[in-house]
Amino acid sequence: MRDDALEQIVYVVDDDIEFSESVRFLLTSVNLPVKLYHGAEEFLADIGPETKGCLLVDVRMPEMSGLQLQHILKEKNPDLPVIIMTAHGDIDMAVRAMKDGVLDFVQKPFNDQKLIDMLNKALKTNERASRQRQHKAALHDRLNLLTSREKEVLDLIVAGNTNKEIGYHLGISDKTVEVHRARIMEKTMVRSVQELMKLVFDIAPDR
Amino acid sequence: MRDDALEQIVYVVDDDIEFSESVRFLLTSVNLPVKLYHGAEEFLADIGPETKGCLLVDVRMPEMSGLQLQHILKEKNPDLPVIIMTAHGDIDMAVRAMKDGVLDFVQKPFNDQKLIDMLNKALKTNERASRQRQHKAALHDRLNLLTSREKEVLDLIVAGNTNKEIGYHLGISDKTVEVHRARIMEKTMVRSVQELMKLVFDIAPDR
DNA sequence: GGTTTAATTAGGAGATACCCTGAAAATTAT
DNA sequence: ATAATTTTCAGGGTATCTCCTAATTAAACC
Repeated sequence: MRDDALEQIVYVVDDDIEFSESVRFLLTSVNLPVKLYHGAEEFLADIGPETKGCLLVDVRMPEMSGLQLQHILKEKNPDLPVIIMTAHGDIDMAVRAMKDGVLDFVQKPFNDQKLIDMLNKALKTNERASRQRQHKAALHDRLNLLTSREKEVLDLIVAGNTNKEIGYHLGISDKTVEVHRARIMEKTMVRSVQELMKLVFDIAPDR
Repeated sequence: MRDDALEQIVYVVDDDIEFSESVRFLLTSVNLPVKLYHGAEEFLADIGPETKGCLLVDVRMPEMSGLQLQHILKEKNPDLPVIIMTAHGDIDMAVRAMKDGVLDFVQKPFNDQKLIDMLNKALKTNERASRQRQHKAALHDRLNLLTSREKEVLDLIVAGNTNKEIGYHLGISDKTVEVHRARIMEKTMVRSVQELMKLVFDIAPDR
């Protein structure tokens, strides 16, 4: 396993080496793990969906802008909070970034304490998002143990049907439905319909 | 009933009368109902929690800023989307506003079509929020028909307990629990435990 | 004081869910 | 082709839920 899946790291992507190094110095002094990158590609190649931490990136870079990077990152690892920095940004850009789900958008230069506060907040956000995602993945895994038929039955159970109604609906005996029901409860490791409902709703809070 | 609870209105709060009038002219020409206010207090006094529409407000005003107004409005009517305008705003202000839940933050001047697009989007957002809120309120009303004891029983049902377990937990007979259960189903107008779970989870998606 | 509401308990009947054993046909995987 | 999985059906027993009637007690309301 990669170490970045266990420990939170502050990823700094900026072509301004002087700035990057000053951030590295600052974060190291407060015991925050940090990694520097000169370009977006370099960073993207180094992380995966399990990577934990947050991203501090400048909007203005040679090949890819911070906003573009954020878009790609959303696909690759939606849990990593993004803080965008700018030296000469405009309001429209800031607003667009915030709408795109950026955690923060700040102007260079900023004082050390503000940066540390922001990053700690970002890491907390990542912590939550990561937990939430793992939790959902675990639930998904449990539901994916079900066969397609069992999933059909599950939907009808969640909808509030009795075994008899489900059997009629699927054109099978209610005795068969009973078997499916038992397998569903067994595979998902729930002891009651209530727990089953919670499991389903934790994944799909809609309907 | 007030008419603003039925029809969506674009509320414009700006001390720049010339600008306001031009907005009124524009919106009227595309059949969007519009009301103008010179100050925040005037606007706040005129709306209630059932008011539908959206708010277009300048950040810079004599008595109360657009951001302050947005804060107060969140208490009074959280469903009204807010679009903040500024002539000379800075990035920090824009970011703060977005974090506070402002729908949009735009710089004056802007072209007519952009304004109309923004407002239509805001009205759609309000439409959704309003529906969602009414839906939740209706569910709340149904649950509030329950007595405190019935709510206790409800919680234990949702937790997955059987009548017998609930009775033991509350120190009462399972026969009594049976009665409570029946009343709960009757008052909330659900036909199955599944529907009951949906009702509860629609209100409190947590736990 | 009388009435209503809330909370409690009980018995019994029918429906449903839950659990077990047993088994066969259909599909899929190796 | 053989093995494993999936889907199907059934009987029987127990527990639980649902619905009915009936009744008592306590508190709140008029």
